[in-house]
Amino acid sequence: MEDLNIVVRERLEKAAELERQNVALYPNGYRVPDRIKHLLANSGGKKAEELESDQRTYTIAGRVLSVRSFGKSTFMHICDSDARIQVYVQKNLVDEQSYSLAKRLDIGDIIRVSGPLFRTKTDELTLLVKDFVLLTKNLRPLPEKFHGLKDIELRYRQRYVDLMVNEQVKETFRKRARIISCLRRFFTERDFLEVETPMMQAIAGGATAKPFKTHHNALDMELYLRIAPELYLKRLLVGGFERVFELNRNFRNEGVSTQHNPEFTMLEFYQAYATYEELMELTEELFGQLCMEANEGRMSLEYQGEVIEFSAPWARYSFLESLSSLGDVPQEAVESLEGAVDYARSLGIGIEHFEGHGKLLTKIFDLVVEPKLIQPTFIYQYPLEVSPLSRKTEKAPEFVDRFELFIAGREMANAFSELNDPRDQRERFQRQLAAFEAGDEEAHQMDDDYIRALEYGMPPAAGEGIGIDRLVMLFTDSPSIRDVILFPHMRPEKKGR
RNA sequence: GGGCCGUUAACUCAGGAGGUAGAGUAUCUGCCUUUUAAGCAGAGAGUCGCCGGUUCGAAUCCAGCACGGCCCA
Repeated sequence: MEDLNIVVRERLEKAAELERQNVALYPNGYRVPDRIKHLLANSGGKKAEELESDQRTYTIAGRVLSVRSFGKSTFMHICDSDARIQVYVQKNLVDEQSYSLAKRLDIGDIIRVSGPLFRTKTDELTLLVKDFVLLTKNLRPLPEKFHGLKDIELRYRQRYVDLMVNEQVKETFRKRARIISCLRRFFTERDFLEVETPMMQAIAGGATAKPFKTHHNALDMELYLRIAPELYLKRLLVGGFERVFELNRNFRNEGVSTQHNPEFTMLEFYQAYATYEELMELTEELFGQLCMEANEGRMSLEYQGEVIEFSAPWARYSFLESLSSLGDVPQEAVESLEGAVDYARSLGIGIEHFEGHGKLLTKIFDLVVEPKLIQPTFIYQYPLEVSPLSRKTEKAPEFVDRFELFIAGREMANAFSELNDPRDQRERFQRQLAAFEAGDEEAHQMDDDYIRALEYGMPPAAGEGIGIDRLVMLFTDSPSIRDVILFPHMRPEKKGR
């Protein structure tokens, strides 16, 4: 790739010059026994005199982030995986060649340094360099030291640079890792088995969404990237695993926004002999633990200026109740299709001819109720029409035993008692098929093997899905989903920078 | 998909009554042995996103396009 940037050209020339002087630019095999965070933890509290009497030599490596160079001495900050420390090179303490190399180091180089610790005049813990090696030569200038890398497009496209210079970014992704291991621990402790089911599926089922299509050459067949693992996880319940979970990527062929990335991470778990009511309690417990994990043991957090309280029990409203009492939706809209059509129109909601009363009510809900659900709130008993895989409510068969959890005005979880009557399931698929034929591209496809599995008998069970990216946004106070995905989807760049 | 906004040096940003572009950081040169946004002196660095139009003249005005951001659907 051609790059006429003057700094890059100068760096290349400098690199060639160093090589002529037999300085290896990318050497390998140097051991690095110490980590900066351990130095800070063990010696961060020690006074100057204590450090002076302990002349132990430490060896660390990291990227040079800043340089303050004088005629015969140089201060640098270097940064490894988790921390930064100042190092000090003085001309009369290293050999001639090393000092001249030190003077020519660039911000962005990766070096290894060895020596004892001391405190400077300003009392900063500093490594006094007795020996150093250039490990990796940098050829591109790092962003400005004071403002860092601000350009959002560049931050996402060149996340490696973002990670180098914006400390907060590393912290967000460390927190993401902690949240995910907390999830694994939570379910593993409760005897759930972690499994992996197909990401490429001949029938993209388990949710209503448009899938990505791909092609298997050898088998010459169309495949879809999965939109949900649900139907495979329930096949495992049939097979006899009574508690399973999967933590992995789903793919939905939709627009991108601050809330949507085409590939996103989802947790789904299924528990035999449980009901959706039990999962509400489990969910309260889970989010409480996650909040404490992410927020130093506290049960509340601030998200974009709103304080959110996770102590149980959380508010619960039935779906219809929430429309009237939280959304002020008129009674005739709640009770009749005609009323719903009129009301939806008055809100400016687009209506498709294949959409029934239940579907319209969920569209109204999304507009008038969802944004108001700031504190954790369960909404339960959803319309049958929008829930082709959930168990019917026994006393109200137009509804299903399902809940969704909302926090900060967003859907965070979706759960239901599972439909395990294969006859009912076949009928539901057939209704979806009719909707598809009427033009609903997101309608669920028929899955004959799944019906066959149910015919063998799936134990009564409840299952739940939690969108992990949104969860991490919440716990890291991130306004955009792209802040919690290392490499969010972007259109291709025109030309290299 | 619609509306609004942005795109100027490697980075962060000024500028804009239309008259060939500025700062700080970074880079290069010199001085400097406890600095930390080190300092001082000097230098280099830009098809002002792309493509058209208006004009004697466009980074600036107008149209289109690309990429990005925010809001809406």
